[in-house]
Amino acid sequence: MTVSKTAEKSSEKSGEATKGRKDASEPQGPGSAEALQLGELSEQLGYVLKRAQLKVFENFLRCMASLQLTPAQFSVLLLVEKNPGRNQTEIASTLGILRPNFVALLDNLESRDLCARIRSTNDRRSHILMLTDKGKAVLARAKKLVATKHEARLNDLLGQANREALIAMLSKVASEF
Amino acid sequence: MTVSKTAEKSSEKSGEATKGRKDASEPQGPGSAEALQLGELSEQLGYVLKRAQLKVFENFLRCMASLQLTPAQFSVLLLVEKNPGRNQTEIASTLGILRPNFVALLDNLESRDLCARIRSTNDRRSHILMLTDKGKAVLARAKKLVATKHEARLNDLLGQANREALIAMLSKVASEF
DNA sequence: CGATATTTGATATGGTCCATAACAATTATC
DNA sequence: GATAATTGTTATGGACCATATCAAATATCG
Repeated sequence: MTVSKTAEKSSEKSGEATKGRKDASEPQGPGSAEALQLGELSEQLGYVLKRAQLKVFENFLRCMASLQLTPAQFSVLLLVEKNPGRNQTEIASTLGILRPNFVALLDNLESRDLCARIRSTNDRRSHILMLTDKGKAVLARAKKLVATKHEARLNDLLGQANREALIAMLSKVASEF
Repeated sequence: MTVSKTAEKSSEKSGEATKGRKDASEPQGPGSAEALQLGELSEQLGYVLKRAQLKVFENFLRCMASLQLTPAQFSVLLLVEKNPGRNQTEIASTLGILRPNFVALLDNLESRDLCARIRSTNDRRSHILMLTDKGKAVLARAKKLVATKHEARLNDLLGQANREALIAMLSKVASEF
């Protein structure tokens, strides 16, 4: 039984019916707002990808509310920790962030004393990036929060094996699509 | 965040060494300006989700270049075709689009004669949405392009079974995460 | 009935993210 | 040493998202 695929083409305007008729021949929910049919949409890769991404980011922000870290900020801290001594261009481009847009992001992290810009002695044009002690501490706490409150949720939802399979497939899509 | 589609420029920086890097042992690409270590980033759900989504959207736009349809526009056409006679609020909210932002989107589709707003006789506040003949034709061509040039690419990359598993997991994440 | 509240489409507006151009300082190249 | 390229930065515009607000139409309720 397909919910309410009533109207075909011009089902609405033909009748002279003034009003008052609402075609009540469907098992409806409570308020009866008649849910729409998603149809092929629910099979569209881009559609489901985008919605999943929004949900995940939303959850990430909630998990990190106490640390006030966005996904982008978290990724910068992770990358700088793993690659200390790199300059802004290197970190930004690895994350797919354009250099101009990376400035404000770094300004934020630096103003919170999580990350430091250090003039390179080799090339005085560039700024070497490093985590401050506070930055390292915050990142450690962030990792713990992400692992226990965020990524763990995926296990609860999909199971360990499926979680890994999902990440692997997404990585493949991200790099080879 | 993180991620944009700008290609890496891989500034040739022929190794030499202004300073000792501890790059341990990683298979590097050719030019290799010392690729950074992604580390835990490549395991982060949000990170890989976002990158995959950008790649997929980018590919979608390329596939639809001849029809000039964005993912959002395509989803509107699909939903209106499947649910003719619904009003703007119903279509927009189903897609997670806020009513104010839906107006310009519809203005565009209507100006291209793909979709029509029709004043409802039952409720003269609302606009009933329907596809025009041209809209139906364009959508049919769009579906074909998406199937052959876009979704098919997933099969080539993951295989039929994995493709379906990926979509299913993403749907689950989108609705239950 | 009529006063009030609600809904619908629309406008205006602000925020965030993304992309390009341009600039000063520094370095590389020839 | 003149010119080109790179680095961080600013300025700016576009796309997308969110809120407040409005007029018209409808619903609700005394």
